[in-house]
Amino acid sequence: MEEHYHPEKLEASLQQRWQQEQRFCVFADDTKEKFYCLSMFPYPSGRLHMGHVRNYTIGDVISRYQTMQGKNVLQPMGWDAFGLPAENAAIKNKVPPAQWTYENINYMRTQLQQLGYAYDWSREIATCHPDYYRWEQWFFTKLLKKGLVYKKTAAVNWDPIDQTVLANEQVIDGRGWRSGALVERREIPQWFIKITAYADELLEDLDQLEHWPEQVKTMQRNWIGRSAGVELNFQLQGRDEFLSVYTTRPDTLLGVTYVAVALEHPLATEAAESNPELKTFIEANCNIKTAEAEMATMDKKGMDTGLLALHPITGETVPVWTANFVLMTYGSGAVMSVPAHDQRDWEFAQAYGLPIKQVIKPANNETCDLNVQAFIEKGELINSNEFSGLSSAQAFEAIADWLEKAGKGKRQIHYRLRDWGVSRQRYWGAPIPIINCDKCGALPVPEHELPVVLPTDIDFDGAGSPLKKMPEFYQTTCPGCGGAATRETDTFDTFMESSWYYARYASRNCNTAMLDEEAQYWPPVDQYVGGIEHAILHLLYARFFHKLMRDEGLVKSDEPFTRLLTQGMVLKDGSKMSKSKGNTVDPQALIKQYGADTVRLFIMFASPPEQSLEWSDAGVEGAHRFIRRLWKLVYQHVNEGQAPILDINKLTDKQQALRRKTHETIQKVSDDYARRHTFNTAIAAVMELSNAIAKVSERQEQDRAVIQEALEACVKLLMPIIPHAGETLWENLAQNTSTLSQTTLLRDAWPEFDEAALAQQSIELVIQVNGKLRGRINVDTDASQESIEKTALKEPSIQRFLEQKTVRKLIVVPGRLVNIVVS
RNA sequence: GCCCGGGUGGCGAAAUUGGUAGACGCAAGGGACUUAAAAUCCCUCGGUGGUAACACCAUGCCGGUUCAAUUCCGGCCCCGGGCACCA
Repeated sequence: MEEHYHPEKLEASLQQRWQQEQRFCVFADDTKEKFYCLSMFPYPSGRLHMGHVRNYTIGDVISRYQTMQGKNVLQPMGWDAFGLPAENAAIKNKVPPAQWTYENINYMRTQLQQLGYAYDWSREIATCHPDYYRWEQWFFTKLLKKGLVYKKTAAVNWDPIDQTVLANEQVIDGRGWRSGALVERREIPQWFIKITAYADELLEDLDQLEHWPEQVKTMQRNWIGRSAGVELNFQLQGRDEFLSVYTTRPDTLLGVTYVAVALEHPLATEAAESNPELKTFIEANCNIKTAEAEMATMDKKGMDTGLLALHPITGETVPVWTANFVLMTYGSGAVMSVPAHDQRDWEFAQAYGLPIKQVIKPANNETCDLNVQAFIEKGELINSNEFSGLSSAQAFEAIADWLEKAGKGKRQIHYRLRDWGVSRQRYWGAPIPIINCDKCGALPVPEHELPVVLPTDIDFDGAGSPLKKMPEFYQTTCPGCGGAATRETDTFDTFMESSWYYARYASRNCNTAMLDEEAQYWPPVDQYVGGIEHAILHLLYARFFHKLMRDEGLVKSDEPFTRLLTQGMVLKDGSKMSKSKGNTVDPQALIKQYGADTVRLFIMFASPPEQSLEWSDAGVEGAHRFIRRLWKLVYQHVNEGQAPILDINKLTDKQQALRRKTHETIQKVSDDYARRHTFNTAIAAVMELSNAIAKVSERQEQDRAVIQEALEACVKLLMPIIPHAGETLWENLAQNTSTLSQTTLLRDAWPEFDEAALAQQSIELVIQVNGKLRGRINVDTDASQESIEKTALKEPSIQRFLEQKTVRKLIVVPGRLVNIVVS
């Protein structure tokens, strides 16, 4: 074997060998347990960044570990290729989005290959390819026919100078990022998929995802936001019209002192016609960005419309206000306001001098001061006519019953979740397969005409979608009446593509269906790995899409991702690595300098995968140093000649101790890989073992046998993390012994620990006095509690803590410590 | 603003079920080898006091539960992720 570690030569030749052997190209095989390991595919932005390297290294380590468990492991890779950055690059560099995207893909593919990831490249997907998105278009037309798709108007950010719709990201302080123009809020017709029809199932099925992080499930539960409440009507005074509002707190109904409607509400518009001041107010305040954070943090403003509504129970009049925090697109565009028991309503009432009427008092005789803040807890009803004296819970039912009986309201389940708007007024996306006909309306493109191919030979100037200027694209005939019709020029939200790619990987190059029979073998994904930033949107849409495909008979399972690992961000100097901050580290330069294994080792060692990772150039150096040290240990050992046969009956205490360390390490590292996913502590444990090997000064026959076993463990346990160095070292070690069985020596077999090697005669216990560490004792492993107590009390080093004290209590924690409580 | 995380030495972190705080690594300091440097190897390394033995303090802050709290509970501060058109 080579004396020195030369990663550049070694990695290139191994990667070539893996490719020639097609080692990671897998097929459905019912004789083996399958394991589908997936990392979130990258957006081809140009070059890999450290976040990618971290994500894909974690996924690769898990894949290779599972392979060593004897499973049939699929690990595919592809490209989330549609999206906004390609359009921005097109404007900036005058390169068509398709060309820019495919060039990036080609470059990034070679980068991934240099990192030695065990991908089945025969399944590679680029979502911008018609072979991929045609099935998405096909599926959308299926959903349309099922009634799961509908069209309605929704707000967008409109840049009046660039004449284009802006993403939230492109609106900075209310202005277009390029033009600087004040952005307008515009309502335009868009397509929606009814995710709310699956809200309950998406909520309930979270309970079966036992291998998902609790925090992700909590976030999704809160996002779906199921609530039980009452929808009720306020009649407008002097009219046969009603304002419908939803509340989760009908117990506070008698405390309503005003109702509020959205600025765009027809009632507000109507009132503004005869009230110039109101008209000015509405115009001045309706330009709100569409982002929720914006809504929640803006100043709450409103104005009286002059209209009055009748309280459904008391019949008393309450004023109708219009307010900027009420959204026309959520619910009915109207809310009831209870300033005494809702903090936002309280602040609004304080600001505008509206009455605050207390109808709930704290149940446990506590006090509340409505001059300071609203009382939002549940409690006991007061000032509420016949409902006074009831608890909030009783009043909920009583008032709901009353309203239902009177025909003025009904109980209702409500979700915070809104239907999924999939229309984007952009060029670089999958065309929405719809044809608009003046006579027949919006019709799906017939199946035999799919795909609707996105033209890539275009002139992209950023002023709106080029598709709108291409009659050869949009002019078509109506599939209904055969007359002239117009194609939809909007494209799909890119979350559409990323919602089903995991299933498509399983249908290798299938061009006759969305999914083929192999998609019955691999999905669901056994392990999904990706950034925590996708905890809600991507993961919720993908879960939804999976259920849609299930109901279309395309997949069998209820959920797409059995286990989820959400990796933390890569930071440098405490903040996220990004081009704008100028604190990026180029993976390419590091691979060139140290090799892929070093980069992989550092990234897995620096912190556990779910935590953020602080980048350190010196730490990379340290990882490289460790591989060199391990290499040297193997080289020296191999250089001394064949390792002798291990005879466990002939071992000295020292040899036994090293052998115990080896097997303790195998046990610990196996648990770290399989259960805890704490690869940092797994690596630390192997480092400890290698330090122990290096400390062995004797080279007697059995020393060399024990060292052979220890080195084999080190190399095997690190194989998933440093596959190039690992495979090379393993080959040298395997040729260096005839001791072990063929199974142990198989390249892809994970080592097993020997229970007998773990046995110990005596163990060290810590002695505490009043919880403070005061001494240590050695006791036999099988020592009785009494004898441990006796030994502890006799221990000289703790005597002075017991003088003139009485022992009150003795606590013995087996295998750990003795705590002597004295006073 | 709302939802979800996180906060431990000079730094990244460890402590897995409430049981020895700081494993492992980085940086730093000292030493060996070398003509020299690099590389490698050895030693020291949370703070304060002490010649030392040792003692006290210490896991963002304040309080609680417990024989025992980085871990559990309550309140607060700071940092990060998400908020539906970035992906």
